[in-house]
Amino acid sequence: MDVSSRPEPRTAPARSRSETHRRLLEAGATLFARRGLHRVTSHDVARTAGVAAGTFYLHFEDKEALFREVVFQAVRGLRERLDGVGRRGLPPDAAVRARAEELLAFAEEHRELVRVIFGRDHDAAGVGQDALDFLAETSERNLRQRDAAGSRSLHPAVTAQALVGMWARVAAWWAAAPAGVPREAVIETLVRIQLSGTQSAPSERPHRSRP
Amino acid sequence: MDVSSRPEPRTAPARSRSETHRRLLEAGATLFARRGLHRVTSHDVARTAGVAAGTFYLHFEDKEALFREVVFQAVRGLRERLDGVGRRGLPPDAAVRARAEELLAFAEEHRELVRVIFGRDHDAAGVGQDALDFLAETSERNLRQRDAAGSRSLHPAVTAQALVGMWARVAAWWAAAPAGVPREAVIETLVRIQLSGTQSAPSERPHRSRP
Amino acid sequence: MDVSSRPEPRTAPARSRSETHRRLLEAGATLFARRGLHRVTSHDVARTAGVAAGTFYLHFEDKEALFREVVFQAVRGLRERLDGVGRRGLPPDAAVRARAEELLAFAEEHRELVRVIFGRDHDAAGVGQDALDFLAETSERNLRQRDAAGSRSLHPAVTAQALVGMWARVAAWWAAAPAGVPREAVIETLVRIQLSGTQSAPSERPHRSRP
Amino acid sequence: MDVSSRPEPRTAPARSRSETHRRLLEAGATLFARRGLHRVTSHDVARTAGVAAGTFYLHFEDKEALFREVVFQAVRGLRERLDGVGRRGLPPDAAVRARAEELLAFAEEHRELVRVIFGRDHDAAGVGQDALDFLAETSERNLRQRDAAGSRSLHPAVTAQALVGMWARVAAWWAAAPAGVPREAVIETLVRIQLSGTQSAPSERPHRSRP
DNA sequence: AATGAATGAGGGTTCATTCAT
DNA sequence: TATGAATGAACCCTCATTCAT
Repeated sequence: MDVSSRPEPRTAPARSRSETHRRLLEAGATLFARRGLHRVTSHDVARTAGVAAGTFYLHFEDKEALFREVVFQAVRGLRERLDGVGRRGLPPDAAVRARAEELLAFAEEHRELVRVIFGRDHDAAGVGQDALDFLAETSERNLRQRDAAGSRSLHPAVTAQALVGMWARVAAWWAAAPAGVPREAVIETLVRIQLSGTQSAPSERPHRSRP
Repeated sequence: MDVSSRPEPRTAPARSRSETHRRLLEAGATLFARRGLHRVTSHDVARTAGVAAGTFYLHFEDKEALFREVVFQAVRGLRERLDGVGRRGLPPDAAVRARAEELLAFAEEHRELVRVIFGRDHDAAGVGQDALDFLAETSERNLRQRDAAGSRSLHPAVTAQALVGMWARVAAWWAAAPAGVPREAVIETLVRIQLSGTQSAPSERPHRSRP
Repeated sequence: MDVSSRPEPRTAPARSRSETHRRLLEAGATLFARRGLHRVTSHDVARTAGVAAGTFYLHFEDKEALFREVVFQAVRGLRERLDGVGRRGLPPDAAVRARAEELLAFAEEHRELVRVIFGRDHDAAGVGQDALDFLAETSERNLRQRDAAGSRSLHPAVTAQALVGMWARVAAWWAAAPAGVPREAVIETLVRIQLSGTQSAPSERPHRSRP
Repeated sequence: MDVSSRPEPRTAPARSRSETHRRLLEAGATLFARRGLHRVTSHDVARTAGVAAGTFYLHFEDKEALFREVVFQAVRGLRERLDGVGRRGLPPDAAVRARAEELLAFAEEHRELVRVIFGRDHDAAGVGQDALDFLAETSERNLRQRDAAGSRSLHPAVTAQALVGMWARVAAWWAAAPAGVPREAVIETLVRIQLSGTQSAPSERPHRSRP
């Protein structure tokens, strides 16, 4: 987000290539988060980055490539956090909760971008969907591993899609209106859905006793 | 002044207003499903509907208004189907399954449009998200009713968002590549997630004892 | 996505910015003088200037801005000529005549444009009026200076408006049909009106006997 | 061309032709005064008049024809008032003043329209200029009559143009900002200019005796 | 590497006018 | 006479992208 506090320029007279690249990426992140893909022009990005219009194309194939880069940079961050949870060796229930916590933390830190990628401002030419595919991949792999043993009825691919759809939607919705529901309630609900489904009433489970 | 260069209009009304409206709506549904919002022009729609370019604007405020109309027409259809399930007075588990079936049937019948609205070709200026909000409303209302009695931990709004996110993603994903996973597996998985969560836990779980 | 249908731009800069600007200005002056504001399109101007359509908007906000620029360039020229008269230190009568001469010379040199700005082809969205305001300003200032001493009854602002109205109308009328009345007669009449009013009657001046 | 002298509704069940005509004229007057010629559409006029779009063209050749009609109706009114002054047989000075009074009264009564016809909102496709020609005609005729006897130096046509230019500009300017200058001051100034020219300082006229 | 003027296809939208009913 | 749906040419303006410097 900030440009001023940069270590960088080591030798060059003008700006270094990577410095310019970074500035464009940063400008893109800021602007896309604010206005979405197609309400930002390549000139806007260049101007914000403090470079000439043509310079943009020395660093990115086209506008969508930058958008893609911005989105995936963020999403890779999310995936790493989620993967990190896996590496902690928590018991399943705790892991589910930890992942929900990471998701919400991510949504909080990238409120604007989350809205653009997963949510309503989305005019993102499928990039958001690609991002979900990306997340779903890991999820699916994890599910497969876990199910190596048993579970006939939960199809890993479907489950993965269902989970990322759920996460993305909830993250976007919550990021857009954080005031409405306390963070803890969101986490609790996500956890419960993943652990016991939506047929609430956890204790007695009345829904299972059916004639 | 300059009368000579005037175009000499050659045709006339002939069709009823509502007929024209319907044709535009139909043309829009076809084209948007095929190419998404911004790879369709208002001229395309008019041409496909067999009317003049200007006629479009006699019936719709602008291109997005038509898109919105097309999307909501479809989504209203889905909601009605889902609501219909509620009216059948089924036991909870059966209702969950019936809804999943309706969802998949809908995705099958509107394969292209589902992809555009909920999925990857989506550049829909937030219309898809509005559609999800629309679906989430009903869902949330239903959850509140059901929970009138108990359930402390499942927040209805969050749950509703989670569900529609899950449904939309799964529907879009499945509509885009129906070959991969058999319809029954998708339904089974959705049902299982909603009834028991994703923690499969193969052996002891009573919910697997079903005909 | 869709790269194939992209237009493959074929040319390049080559001309200096200011050169292009000048060409557009010149093209605008020619075309507006010939056809007035709204019978000239931005494409016409670009084509005449030998640049691409979009280039127009790199140099002018919109069509009206160019028109405005063209008009004011001319009107500034007129004002300078009129101001020049003031600087010659002529006696008042001679100054009045000199100004009338400048006005007619201007009308002769910019015959077409004068008709567009002040006259009948005018569809100029108020630009002609703004031009008159601009001229009236100086006129009013001059009148105020002169009247520092005396003159109760001639309101400077009103007088200035009256004068520019008179000039503009006479210039436009004469520019449109120069054959009708010899230049000298126009000048003589303008001078006489300003010096003695319209109550001609040369010899005895009966109109001055007023209560 | 003329509407006023029509014999009016004789039979019809629905609205009579002349009634419809009148409503259109009235709607036009209101709308044009408010927004000028090309910010009013033929649909606007029809809607305001409470008739269908097509009906407009049963009564007027095109939009400009209605505009023309509206303008000339007003200007004929002004000319009649000015002519009325001539018929009162006043002494010349008094007549000049009376005409100025009529002009200002007219400007006051038709404030909006005066601004559109003669003034800054003008985008009137030359109609305002035609209106001035119309006024100038009478003026010129009057001047010729008066000058039958003498006056070498005041060319009637030029004088007429000068006068209408002056009047129109002053009327438009004053109508646009009536607060600025009291009505009496405007009249007084117009009278003085016409009677003695702009070289103020009436009594001693020091400026004429110059070395 | 960077610059920035230029390109030009493309698209959305308006509105005067017609004419079958 | 009136209606009002339809017409379709016209026009402005944007913006992703190029390339000579």
